[in-house]
Amino acid sequence: MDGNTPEIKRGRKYDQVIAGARDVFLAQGFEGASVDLIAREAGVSKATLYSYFPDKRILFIEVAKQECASQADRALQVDSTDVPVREMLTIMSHKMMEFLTSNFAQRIFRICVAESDRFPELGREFYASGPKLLEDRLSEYFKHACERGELKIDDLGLAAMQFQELVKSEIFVKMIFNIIEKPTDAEVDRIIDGAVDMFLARYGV
Amino acid sequence: MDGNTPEIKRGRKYDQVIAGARDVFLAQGFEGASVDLIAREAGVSKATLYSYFPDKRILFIEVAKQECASQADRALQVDSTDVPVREMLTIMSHKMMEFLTSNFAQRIFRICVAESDRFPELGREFYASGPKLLEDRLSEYFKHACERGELKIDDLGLAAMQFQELVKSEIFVKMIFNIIEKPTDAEVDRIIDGAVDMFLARYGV
DNA sequence: CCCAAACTAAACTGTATGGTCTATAATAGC
DNA sequence: GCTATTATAGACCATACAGTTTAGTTTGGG
Repeated sequence: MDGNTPEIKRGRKYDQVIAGARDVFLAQGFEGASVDLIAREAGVSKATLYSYFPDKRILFIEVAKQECASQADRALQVDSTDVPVREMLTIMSHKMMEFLTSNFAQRIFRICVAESDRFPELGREFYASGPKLLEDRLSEYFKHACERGELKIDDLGLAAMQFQELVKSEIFVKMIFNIIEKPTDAEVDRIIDGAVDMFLARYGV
Repeated sequence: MDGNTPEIKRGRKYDQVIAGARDVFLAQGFEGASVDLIAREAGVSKATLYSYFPDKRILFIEVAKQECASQADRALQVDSTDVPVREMLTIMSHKMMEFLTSNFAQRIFRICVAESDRFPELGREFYASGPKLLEDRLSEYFKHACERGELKIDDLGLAAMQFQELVKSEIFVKMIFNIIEKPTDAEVDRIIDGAVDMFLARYGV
Protein backbone atom coordinates (compact mmCIF):
# COMPACT_ATOMS: atom_id res chain seq x y z
CA MET A 1 0.00 0.00 0.00
CA ASP A 2 0.90 3.64 -0.41
CA GLY A 3 2.66 2.84 -3.63
CA ASN A 4 1.01 5.82 -5.27
CA THR A 5 3.38 8.43 -3.90
CA PRO A 6 6.72 7.23 -5.16
CA GLU A 7 7.97 10.59 -6.36
CA ILE A 8 9.61 12.20 -3.35
CA LYS A 9 10.63 9.70 -0.71
CA ARG A 10 11.66 6.24 -1.75
CA GLY A 11 11.35 3.35 0.68
CA ARG A 12 9.38 2.36 3.72
CA LYS A 13 11.84 3.17 6.48
CA TYR A 14 11.84 6.86 5.67
CA ASP A 15 9.47 7.84 8.44
CA GLN A 16 11.36 5.74 10.96
CA VAL A 17 14.58 7.52 10.12
CA ILE A 18 12.98 10.92 10.46
CA ALA A 19 11.37 9.95 13.76
CA GLY A 20 14.60 8.69 15.26
CA ALA A 21 16.52 11.68 13.99
CA ARG A 22 13.95 14.03 15.45
CA ASP A 23 14.24 12.48 18.89
CA VAL A 24 18.00 12.58 18.93
CA PHE A 25 18.47 15.98 17.33
CA LEU A 26 15.93 17.66 19.57
CA ALA A 27 17.52 16.17 22.63
CA GLN A 28 21.17 16.57 21.72
CA GLY A 29 21.50 19.26 19.09
CA PHE A 30 23.29 18.91 15.79
CA GLU A 31 26.83 18.30 16.97
CA GLY A 32 25.77 16.30 19.98
CA ALA A 33 23.78 13.80 17.94
CA SER A 34 25.83 10.98 16.45
CA VAL A 35 24.65 9.24 13.33
CA ASP A 36 25.15 5.87 14.95
CA LEU A 37 22.83 6.82 17.75
CA ILE A 38 20.23 8.15 15.35
CA ALA A 39 20.32 4.93 13.39
CA ARG A 40 19.99 2.85 16.53
CA GLU A 41 17.19 5.02 17.86
CA ALA A 42 15.40 4.77 14.53
CA GLY A 43 15.77 0.98 14.50
CA VAL A 44 17.51 1.20 11.16
CA SER A 45 20.96 0.45 9.87
CA LYS A 46 23.36 3.23 9.15
CA ALA A 47 23.52 2.24 5.51
CA THR A 48 19.77 2.61 5.20
CA LEU A 49 19.93 6.01 6.79
CA TYR A 50 22.57 7.10 4.33
CA SER A 51 20.56 5.73 1.44
CA TYR A 52 17.85 8.25 2.26
CA PHE A 53 19.99 11.21 3.25
CA PRO A 54 23.37 11.85 1.65
CA ASP A 55 24.72 13.42 4.80
CA LYS A 56 23.98 14.44 8.36
CA ARG A 57 23.37 18.10 7.59
CA ILE A 58 20.64 17.33 5.10
CA LEU A 59 18.96 14.99 7.52
CA PHE A 60 19.11 17.65 10.17
CA ILE A 61 17.65 20.33 7.97
CA GLU A 62 14.87 18.01 6.89
CA VAL A 63 13.98 17.21 10.48
CA ALA A 64 14.22 20.81 11.59
CA LYS A 65 12.00 22.00 8.77
CA GLN A 66 9.40 19.39 9.55
CA GLU A 67 9.45 20.42 13.19
CA CYS A 68 8.95 24.03 12.22
CA ALA A 69 6.00 22.98 10.11
CA SER A 70 4.66 21.00 13.02
CA GLN A 71 5.10 24.09 15.15
CA ALA A 72 2.96 26.00 12.67
CA ASP A 73 0.27 23.32 12.83
CA ARG A 74 0.03 23.58 16.57
CA ALA A 75 -0.15 27.35 16.44
CA LEU A 76 -3.01 29.34 17.76
CA GLN A 77 -6.31 28.97 15.95
CA VAL A 78 -8.45 32.02 16.36
CA ASP A 79 -12.01 30.95 15.81
CA SER A 80 -14.91 32.21 17.90
CA THR A 81 -15.57 35.90 17.79
CA ASP A 82 -18.69 36.36 19.89
CA VAL A 83 -16.66 36.42 23.06
CA PRO A 84 -15.75 39.63 24.93
CA VAL A 85 -12.24 40.82 24.10
CA ARG A 86 -10.84 40.44 27.59
CA GLU A 87 -11.99 36.85 27.76
CA MET A 88 -10.76 36.12 24.28
CA LEU A 89 -7.32 37.54 25.06
CA THR A 90 -7.16 35.47 28.20
CA ILE A 91 -8.08 32.29 26.37
CA MET A 92 -5.52 32.95 23.66
CA SER A 93 -2.87 33.73 26.26
CA HIS A 94 -3.45 30.43 27.97
CA LYS A 95 -3.12 28.56 24.71
CA MET A 96 0.05 30.44 23.89
CA MET A 97 1.42 29.77 27.33
CA GLU A 98 0.65 26.09 27.07
CA PHE A 99 2.58 25.91 23.85
CA LEU A 100 5.49 28.07 24.98
CA THR A 101 6.03 25.99 28.08
CA SER A 102 5.74 22.66 26.28
CA ASN A 103 8.73 20.42 25.95
CA PHE A 104 8.38 20.64 22.21
CA ALA A 105 8.51 24.43 22.00
CA GLN A 106 11.42 24.68 24.37
CA ARG A 107 13.44 22.14 22.48
CA ILE A 108 12.85 23.52 19.05
CA PHE A 109 13.53 27.04 20.20
CA ARG A 110 16.79 25.99 21.73
CA ILE A 111 17.94 24.12 18.70
CA CYS A 112 16.98 26.87 16.29
CA VAL A 113 18.82 29.47 18.33
CA ALA A 114 21.88 27.28 18.56
CA GLU A 115 22.01 26.28 14.90
CA SER A 116 20.66 29.26 13.04
CA ASP A 117 24.18 30.48 12.50
CA ARG A 118 25.29 27.24 10.91
CA PHE A 119 22.00 26.84 9.01
CA PRO A 120 20.68 30.29 8.18
CA GLU A 121 17.54 28.98 6.49
CA LEU A 122 16.62 27.33 9.76
CA GLY A 123 16.32 30.67 11.50
CA ARG A 124 14.06 31.96 8.77
CA GLU A 125 11.95 28.82 8.83
CA PHE A 126 11.50 29.00 12.57
CA TYR A 127 10.63 32.66 12.58
CA ALA A 128 8.07 32.25 9.81
CA SER A 129 6.35 29.27 11.39
CA GLY A 130 6.53 30.68 14.91
CA PRO A 131 6.55 34.36 15.85
CA LYS A 132 5.57 35.59 12.40
CA LEU A 133 2.67 33.19 11.98
CA LEU A 134 1.37 34.04 15.41
CA GLU A 135 1.72 37.71 14.62
CA ASP A 136 -0.46 37.26 11.55
CA ARG A 137 -3.13 35.32 13.38
CA LEU A 138 -3.26 37.83 16.21
CA SER A 139 -3.31 40.74 13.80
CA GLU A 140 -6.24 39.18 12.02
CA TYR A 141 -8.19 38.90 15.22
CA PHE A 142 -7.24 42.39 16.36
CA LYS A 143 -8.39 43.78 13.04
CA HIS A 144 -11.84 42.26 13.42
CA ALA A 145 -12.04 43.44 17.01
CA CYS A 146 -11.16 46.94 15.86
CA GLU A 147 -13.84 46.82 13.20
CA ARG A 148 -16.32 45.77 15.84
CA GLY A 149 -15.18 48.74 17.91
CA GLU A 150 -13.84 46.60 20.71
CA LEU A 151 -10.22 47.64 20.29
CA LYS A 152 -8.43 50.66 18.92
CA ILE A 153 -5.11 49.86 17.26
CA ASP A 154 -3.22 51.72 14.57
CA ASP A 155 -0.22 49.43 14.16
CA LEU A 156 -1.65 45.90 14.19
CA GLY A 157 1.69 44.17 13.70
CA LEU A 158 3.25 46.03 16.57
CA ALA A 159 0.33 45.23 18.86
CA ALA A 160 0.53 41.55 17.95
CA MET A 161 4.25 41.38 18.68
CA GLN A 162 3.79 43.24 21.93
CA PHE A 163 1.12 40.84 23.04
CA GLN A 164 3.33 37.86 22.25
CA GLU A 165 6.18 39.31 24.25
CA LEU A 166 3.99 40.13 27.21
CA VAL A 167 2.70 36.58 27.37
CA LYS A 168 6.26 35.24 27.23
CA SER A 169 7.32 37.43 30.15
CA GLU A 170 9.59 35.85 32.69
CA ILE A 171 8.28 32.29 32.43
CA PHE A 172 9.58 31.46 28.98
CA VAL A 173 13.01 32.86 29.69
CA LYS A 174 13.20 31.17 33.06
CA MET A 175 12.42 27.83 31.47
CA ILE A 176 14.87 28.26 28.64
CA PHE A 177 17.65 28.91 31.11
CA ASN A 178 16.64 26.03 33.35
CA ILE A 179 15.74 28.26 36.27
CA ILE A 180 12.36 26.58 36.65
CA GLU A 181 10.93 23.32 35.39
CA LYS A 182 7.29 24.30 35.05
CA PRO A 183 5.43 27.39 36.23
CA THR A 184 2.73 27.08 38.85
CA ASP A 185 -0.82 28.04 38.02
CA ALA A 186 -0.44 31.14 40.15
CA GLU A 187 2.66 32.22 38.21
CA VAL A 188 0.87 31.69 34.93
CA ASP A 189 -2.13 33.71 36.05
CA ARG A 190 0.06 36.52 37.26
CA ILE A 191 1.76 36.84 33.88
CA ILE A 192 -1.37 36.39 31.79
CA ASP A 193 -3.53 38.73 33.79
CA GLY A 194 -0.71 41.22 33.70
CA ALA A 195 -0.42 40.88 29.94
CA VAL A 196 -4.15 41.27 29.32
CA ASP A 197 -4.44 44.20 31.69
CA MET A 198 -1.58 45.96 30.01
CA PHE A 199 -2.81 45.26 26.51
CA LEU A 200 -6.29 46.52 27.24
CA ALA A 201 -4.99 49.58 29.06
CA ARG A 202 -3.23 50.51 25.85
CA TYR A 203 -5.61 49.33 23.14
CA GLY A 204 -8.96 48.97 24.90
CA VAL A 205 -11.73 51.32 23.85
CA MET B 1 55.25 43.24 39.47
CA ASP B 2 51.94 41.83 40.58
CA GLY B 3 53.70 39.14 42.52
CA ASN B 4 51.43 39.81 45.47
CA THR B 5 48.37 37.87 44.26
CA PRO B 6 49.66 34.36 43.86
CA GLU B 7 46.75 32.64 45.59
CA ILE B 8 44.12 32.11 42.93
CA LYS B 9 45.55 32.14 39.44
CA ARG B 10 49.10 31.08 38.99
CA GLY B 11 51.13 32.39 36.10
CA ARG B 12 51.19 35.29 33.72
CA LYS B 13 49.58 33.78 30.65
CA TYR B 14 46.28 33.29 32.40
CA ASP B 15 44.62 36.34 30.92
CA GLN B 16 45.85 35.48 27.45
CA VAL B 17 44.28 32.05 27.69
CA ILE B 18 40.97 33.45 28.85
CA ALA B 19 40.98 36.07 26.12
CA GLY B 20 41.65 33.55 23.38
CA ALA B 21 39.11 31.14 24.76
CA ARG B 22 36.50 33.86 24.94
CA ASP B 23 36.94 34.78 21.30
CA VAL B 24 36.72 31.22 20.09
CA PHE B 25 33.93 30.04 22.36
CA LEU B 26 31.74 33.04 21.63
CA ALA B 27 32.22 32.58 17.93
CA GLN B 28 32.02 28.80 17.72
CA GLY B 29 30.19 27.49 20.76
CA PHE B 30 31.46 24.81 23.10
CA GLU B 31 31.60 21.84 20.73
CA GLY B 32 32.64 23.91 17.76
CA ALA B 33 35.68 25.34 19.51
CA SER B 34 38.76 23.13 19.39
CA VAL B 35 41.38 23.39 22.08
CA ASP B 36 44.11 23.65 19.48
CA LEU B 37 42.42 26.66 17.96
CA ILE B 38 41.94 28.28 21.35
CA ALA B 39 45.61 27.81 22.17
CA ARG B 40 46.69 29.24 18.83
CA GLU B 41 44.27 32.16 19.16
CA ALA B 42 45.57 32.83 22.67
CA GLY B 43 49.17 32.73 21.48
CA VAL B 44 49.92 30.02 23.98
CA SER B 45 50.91 26.39 23.82
CA LYS B 46 48.41 23.70 24.51
CA ALA B 47 50.44 22.46 27.44
CA THR B 48 50.32 25.89 29.02
CA LEU B 49 46.59 26.04 28.55
CA TYR B 50 46.17 22.70 30.26
CA SER B 51 48.42 23.79 33.11
CA TYR B 52 45.85 26.45 33.95
CA PHE B 53 42.67 24.54 33.23
CA PRO B 54 42.41 20.80 33.80
CA ASP B 55 39.94 20.39 30.98
CA LYS B 56 37.94 22.11 28.29
CA ARG B 57 34.68 22.22 30.24
CA ILE B 58 36.23 24.09 33.12
CA LEU B 59 37.80 26.58 30.78
CA PHE B 60 34.46 27.09 29.11
CA ILE B 61 32.59 27.61 32.35
CA GLU B 62 35.22 30.08 33.53
CA VAL B 63 34.94 32.08 30.33
CA ALA B 64 31.17 31.97 30.30
CA LYS B 65 30.94 33.13 33.89
CA GLN B 66 33.28 36.00 33.23
CA GLU B 67 31.21 37.00 30.24
CA CYS B 68 28.07 36.93 32.32
CA ALA B 69 29.81 39.17 34.83
CA SER B 70 30.84 41.46 32.02
CA GLN B 71 27.25 41.50 30.89
CA ALA B 72 26.26 42.63 34.37
CA ASP B 73 28.84 45.41 34.27
CA ARG B 74 27.44 46.76 31.03
CA ALA B 75 23.91 46.64 32.36
CA LEU B 76 21.69 49.63 32.65
CA GLN B 77 22.75 52.22 35.21
CA VAL B 78 19.76 54.18 36.43
CA ASP B 79 21.06 57.45 37.74
CA SER B 80 19.33 60.77 37.14
CA THR B 81 15.86 61.11 38.57
CA ASP B 82 14.88 64.70 37.83
CA VAL B 83 13.76 63.73 34.34
CA PRO B 84 10.10 63.23 33.36
CA VAL B 85 9.13 59.55 33.35
CA ARG B 86 8.36 59.33 29.65
CA GLU B 87 11.74 60.73 28.76
CA MET B 88 13.47 58.53 31.28
CA LEU B 89 11.76 55.41 29.94
CA THR B 90 12.76 56.36 26.43
CA ILE B 91 16.37 56.89 27.40
CA MET B 92 16.51 53.59 29.23
CA SER B 93 14.88 51.81 26.31
CA HIS B 94 17.49 53.10 23.94
CA LYS B 95 20.28 51.93 26.20
CA MET B 96 18.65 48.53 26.52
CA MET B 97 18.17 48.32 22.78
CA GLU B 98 21.77 49.24 22.14
CA PHE B 99 22.89 46.43 24.38
CA LEU B 100 20.39 43.86 23.10
CA THR B 101 21.39 44.44 19.51
CA SER B 102 25.12 44.38 20.23
CA ASN B 103 27.27 41.61 18.91
CA PHE B 104 28.22 40.77 22.44
CA ALA B 105 24.69 40.32 23.75
CA GLN B 106 23.63 38.27 20.77
CA ARG B 107 26.59 35.96 21.07
CA ILE B 108 26.34 35.36 24.76
CA PHE B 109 22.62 34.83 24.59
CA ARG B 110 23.04 32.27 21.86
CA ILE B 111 25.71 30.38 23.66
CA CYS B 112 23.87 30.37 26.97
CA VAL B 113 20.70 29.07 25.35
CA ALA B 114 22.62 26.37 23.54
CA GLU B 115 24.70 25.22 26.48
CA SER B 116 22.47 25.72 29.49
CA ASP B 117 21.37 22.11 29.24
CA ARG B 118 24.89 20.79 29.34
CA PHE B 119 25.96 23.35 31.97
CA PRO B 120 22.98 24.14 34.18
CA GLU B 121 24.85 26.67 36.29
CA LEU B 122 25.45 28.67 33.13
CA GLY B 123 21.74 29.27 32.66
CA ARG B 124 21.43 30.50 36.22
CA GLU B 125 24.47 32.72 35.89
CA PHE B 126 23.16 34.28 32.70
CA TYR B 127 19.72 34.86 34.07
CA ALA B 128 21.03 36.46 37.24
CA SER B 129 23.43 38.79 35.47
CA GLY B 130 21.00 39.59 32.65
CA PRO B 131 17.23 39.63 32.93
CA LYS B 132 17.15 39.43 36.71
CA LEU B 133 19.65 42.19 37.26
CA LEU B 134 17.81 44.43 34.84
CA GLU B 135 14.55 43.63 36.56
CA ASP B 136 16.02 44.76 39.85
CA ARG B 137 17.38 48.00 38.45
CA LEU B 138 14.12 48.81 36.70
CA SER B 139 12.10 47.93 39.80
CA GLU B 140 14.24 50.27 41.82
CA TYR B 141 13.57 53.13 39.47
CA PHE B 142 9.87 52.33 39.23
CA LYS B 143 9.61 52.32 43.00
CA HIS B 144 11.06 55.81 43.26
CA ALA B 145 8.82 57.02 40.47
CA CYS B 146 5.83 55.59 42.32
CA GLU B 147 6.86 57.33 45.50
CA ARG B 148 7.12 60.57 43.59
CA GLY B 149 3.62 59.91 42.29
CA GLU B 150 4.72 59.64 38.67
CA LEU B 151 3.75 56.01 38.25
CA LYS B 152 1.26 53.68 39.86
CA ILE B 153 2.43 50.07 40.04
CA ASP B 154 1.43 47.32 42.44
CA ASP B 155 3.66 44.49 41.16
CA LEU B 156 7.03 46.11 40.50
CA GLY B 157 8.72 42.93 39.37
CA LEU B 158 6.02 42.18 36.85
CA ALA B 159 6.16 45.71 35.47
CA ALA B 160 9.93 45.49 35.10
CA MET B 161 9.73 42.20 33.23
CA GLN B 162 6.97 43.50 31.01
CA PHE B 163 9.00 46.54 30.12
CA GLN B 164 11.99 44.40 29.22
CA GLU B 165 9.90 42.21 26.99
CA LEU B 166 8.27 45.14 25.26
CA VAL B 167 11.64 46.65 24.43
CA LYS B 168 12.85 43.33 23.05
CA SER B 169 9.83 43.05 20.75
CA GLU B 170 10.48 41.80 17.27
CA ILE B 171 13.96 43.21 16.81
CA PHE B 172 15.79 40.98 19.26
CA VAL B 173 14.12 37.84 17.99
CA LYS B 174 14.68 38.81 14.38
CA MET B 175 18.36 39.29 15.03
CA ILE B 176 18.75 36.05 16.95
CA PHE B 177 17.29 34.12 14.04
CA ASN B 178 19.36 35.97 11.48
CA ILE B 179 16.37 37.57 9.81
CA ILE B 180 17.94 40.99 10.01
CA GLU B 181 21.47 42.19 10.60
CA LYS B 182 20.80 45.48 12.35
CA PRO B 183 17.54 47.39 12.79
CA THR B 184 17.11 50.79 11.19
CA ASP B 185 16.56 53.87 13.35
CA ALA B 186 12.95 53.93 12.27
CA GLU B 187 12.42 50.33 13.36
CA VAL B 188 13.99 51.05 16.71
CA ASP B 189 11.83 54.11 17.27
CA ARG B 190 8.69 52.21 16.35
CA ILE B 191 9.39 49.55 18.97
CA ILE B 192 10.58 51.88 21.68
CA ASP B 193 7.80 54.40 21.27
CA GLY B 194 5.37 51.52 21.24
CA ALA B 195 6.85 50.12 24.43
CA VAL B 196 6.81 53.43 26.27
CA ASP B 197 3.28 54.25 25.13
CA MET B 198 2.04 50.89 26.28
CA PHE B 199 3.84 51.03 29.57
CA LEU B 200 2.52 54.48 30.41
CA ALA B 201 -1.00 53.59 29.32
CA ARG B 202 -0.93 50.87 31.93
CA TYR B 203 1.12 52.37 34.74
CA GLY B 204 1.04 56.12 34.11
CA VAL B 205 -0.78 58.26 36.66
C1' DC C 1 8.64 -19.92 -5.71
C1' DC C 2 11.88 -16.62 -7.53
C1' DC C 3 14.21 -12.51 -7.99
C1' DA C 4 15.29 -7.77 -7.47
C1' DA C 5 15.09 -4.14 -4.45
C1' DA C 6 15.52 -2.72 0.14
C1' DC C 7 17.54 -3.61 4.39
C1' DT C 8 20.97 -5.32 7.85
C1' DA C 9 25.20 -5.83 10.89
C1' DA C 10 29.51 -4.93 11.27
C1' DA C 11 33.98 -4.03 9.83
C1' DC C 12 36.66 -0.39 7.97
C1' DT C 13 38.74 4.38 6.63
C1' DG C 14 40.10 8.76 7.48
C1' DT C 15 39.99 12.64 10.12
C1' DA C 16 39.29 15.61 14.02
C1' DT C 17 39.85 16.19 18.63
C1' DG C 18 40.73 16.11 23.85
C1' DG C 19 44.37 15.41 26.51
C1' DT C 20 49.44 13.83 27.69
C1' DC C 21 54.32 13.73 27.37
C1' DT C 22 58.98 14.99 26.28
C1' DA C 23 62.77 17.57 25.35
C1' DT C 24 63.99 22.36 24.95
C1' DA C 25 63.94 27.33 25.71
C1' DA C 26 62.78 31.64 28.12
C1' DT C 27 62.40 34.04 32.59
C1' DA C 28 63.40 35.59 36.95
C1' DG C 29 64.83 35.56 41.89
C1' DC C 30 69.12 34.92 44.48
C1' DG D 1 75.82 33.66 36.44
C1' DC D 2 73.05 29.71 38.55
C1' DT D 3 68.92 27.40 39.31
C1' DA D 4 64.03 26.68 39.63
C1' DT D 5 59.91 27.80 37.64
C1' DT D 6 57.16 28.42 33.70
C1' DA D 7 56.41 28.22 28.85
C1' DT D 8 57.14 26.19 24.19
C1' DA D 9 56.56 23.19 19.99
C1' DG D 10 55.09 19.35 18.50
C1' DA D 11 54.89 14.46 18.59
C1' DC D 12 51.86 11.23 20.44
C1' DC D 13 47.69 8.45 22.22
C1' DA D 14 43.05 7.11 22.50
C1' DT D 15 38.65 7.91 21.17
C1' DA D 16 34.74 9.39 18.72
C1' DC D 17 32.66 10.10 14.76
C1' DA D 18 31.03 10.80 9.60
C1' DG D 19 30.68 8.20 5.94
C1' DT D 20 31.74 3.72 2.94
C1' DT D 21 31.90 -0.96 1.86
C1' DT D 22 30.88 -5.70 1.97
C1' DA D 23 28.65 -9.79 2.35
C1' DG D 24 24.58 -11.58 3.65
C1' DT D 25 19.30 -11.35 4.79
C1' DT D 26 14.50 -9.84 4.47
C1' DT D 27 10.59 -8.53 1.77
C1' DG D 28 7.08 -8.39 -1.49
C1' DG D 29 5.48 -8.34 -6.29
C1' DG D 30 4.92 -11.30 -10.30
